[in-house]
Amino acid sequence: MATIYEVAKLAGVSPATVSRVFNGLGVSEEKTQAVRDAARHLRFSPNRTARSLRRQESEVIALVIPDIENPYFTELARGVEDVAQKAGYSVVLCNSDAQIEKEARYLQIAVAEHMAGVILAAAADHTNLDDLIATGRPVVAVDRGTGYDIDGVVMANRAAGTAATENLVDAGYRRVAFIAGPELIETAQERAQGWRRVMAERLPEAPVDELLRYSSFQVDGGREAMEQLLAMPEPPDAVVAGNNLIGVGAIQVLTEHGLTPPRLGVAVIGSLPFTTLSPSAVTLVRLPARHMGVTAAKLLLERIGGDDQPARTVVLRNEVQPATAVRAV
Amino acid sequence: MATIYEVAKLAGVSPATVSRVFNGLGVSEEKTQAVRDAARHLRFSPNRTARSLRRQESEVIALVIPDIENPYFTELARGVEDVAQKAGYSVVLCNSDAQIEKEARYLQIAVAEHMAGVILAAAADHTNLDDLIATGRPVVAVDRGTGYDIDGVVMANRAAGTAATENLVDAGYRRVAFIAGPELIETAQERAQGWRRVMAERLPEAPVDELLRYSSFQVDGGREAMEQLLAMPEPPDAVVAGNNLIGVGAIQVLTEHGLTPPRLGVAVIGSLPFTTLSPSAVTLVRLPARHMGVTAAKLLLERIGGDDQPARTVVLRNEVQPATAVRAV
DNA sequence: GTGAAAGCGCTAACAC
DNA sequence: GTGTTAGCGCTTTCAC
Repeated sequence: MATIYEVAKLAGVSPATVSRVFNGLGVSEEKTQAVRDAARHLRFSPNRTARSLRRQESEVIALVIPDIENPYFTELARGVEDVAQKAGYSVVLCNSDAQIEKEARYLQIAVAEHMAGVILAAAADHTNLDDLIATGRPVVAVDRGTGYDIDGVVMANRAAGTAATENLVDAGYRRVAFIAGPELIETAQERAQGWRRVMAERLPEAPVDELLRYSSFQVDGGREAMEQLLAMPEPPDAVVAGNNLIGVGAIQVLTEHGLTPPRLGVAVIGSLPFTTLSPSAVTLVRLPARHMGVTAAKLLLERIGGDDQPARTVVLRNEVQPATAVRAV
Repeated sequence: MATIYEVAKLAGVSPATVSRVFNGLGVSEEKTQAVRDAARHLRFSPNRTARSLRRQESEVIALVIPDIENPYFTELARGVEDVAQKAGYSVVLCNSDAQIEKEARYLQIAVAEHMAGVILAAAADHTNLDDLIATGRPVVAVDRGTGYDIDGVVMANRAAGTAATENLVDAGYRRVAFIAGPELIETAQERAQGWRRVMAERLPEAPVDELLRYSSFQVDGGREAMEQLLAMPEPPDAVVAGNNLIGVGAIQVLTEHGLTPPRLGVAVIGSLPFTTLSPSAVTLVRLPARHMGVTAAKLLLERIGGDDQPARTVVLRNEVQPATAVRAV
């Protein structure tokens, strides 16, 4: 690969001038042209590694997510990528697999590679960001908080839990269970709180402690919890799934038991992009994952650009898509 | 961040020795210990940018895929990441969105960042890899060929098309349609060829030209093609979906028309990880996407390690999971 | 507006 | 086994 020196020589200017041309700084018309011609001739493109070393910052953003196979996070990634790309940044997608050790490794790499910033969907409750923040690298939290005073974009989780539950209660269901996700994860807790509030208000006689189940945020977690719920002496007549994959698992089990929604009412917090279900059978509380990515990327780019205002948290509204089918009574 | 010089000073050795310790080269026991202690003290971690500049190679692999939201590709990514991570490499996931321009940009970045190698699921028929290959960077093609003489990992696409179709014919279906995907994409063509062969042998009277539809490799593509097929004067009694998303779209439309499989037979080339369908209703020709990623990453690491043998192409076998439910006659 | 030159942090010759 | 040193390709003062 050609270097700036070769381009300079061919164009009859100094290396500094070549650099200026490629960074849009003040260079005379004619020299600019000469440099561009020479560069094209030599198929020169600036060595980003050298640039990063010198500038102490690379044009790369790290996006750390706990599950690359969950469409929710790939949709988020999609949003981040779209914005980042337009601003000239590339995105390194780091899959922490919900393990804090893997996450820590990636965060360390982000520092060691002088990445411009990090968008983090934390693997667990308390991720240690001391090192990262100490370097001054901007970090934006998405989906989940971090306990640090940094920018964040989150869903209206409590409202989502409330909306999902209310929808089922309005439809006439009386024993509404909730499969929450991991007990230690903030989003799961908050969504469960929304459910709990509606239950307390509208169905005070229901045994909430039995109707609340924790699980993983995976299809299998949803399956297991749903099986347990169906095995209860008095099973629920409806269920709220705490995220998309739990929803998939729960619906799978219901289908296997011949209880396809809306025979048993189902509301899912999240979207089911690849489901083959009739869209009217299930209530969806859609979470704008792509928008979350877009917003987070914008916040991060502002910080990278030197924005210095106090930390902001953006809460994204969700959109309820009610099931229109009613159960046969 | 501390540098190698500060560590050297604190440990009472030269910078070169510090470097050697961190690269596992021959250093005496005691100095090694001194360096490690000093490094820990200063929370030193080597600056990867500087290392990359000096070595002319970074510990980053680019994975370029056409659709980050397709579970097939995230599963592939998962496989790549698992292998890469263990070998100390990070993976930059680049979403080309099936656009050759975006793809070209990412490939250029891969060069400019001195990435160690590229795993490419080509966006379209003929991607230009001249520059990339000229730099000597190893490239492994996945899922689709590139027209270059490089390592590759592909699915047994023709066999997948054959298996899917035979399964439906064996089940008694007589008008088996095929929704192929984009006409210009190799995998779509090959799978269609498999279908065509079975049709010619087993159902020679069927109007194959009407029963073959091209579409995008997206849910919407599957939907549109399925609608068209159902609108035919003599609609098919079964359909093979050329990839997972087409399958989702087709099944959605069928469900909406009250033709849930197996009333109309469905075979999908690919897996449906997030579907809520009963597993017995649809024949799946599973494509080992994760395994493809693992294999590609291993091949790439071998090349990065200096392996110089002629280009290899690995063809991955698929696994048929037949529908067990039969249609009511 | 332009050039000369230092230096980002590391590695790899080379000398001892 | 270990230290000295040059240099990877770029950006950025500092002069002019």
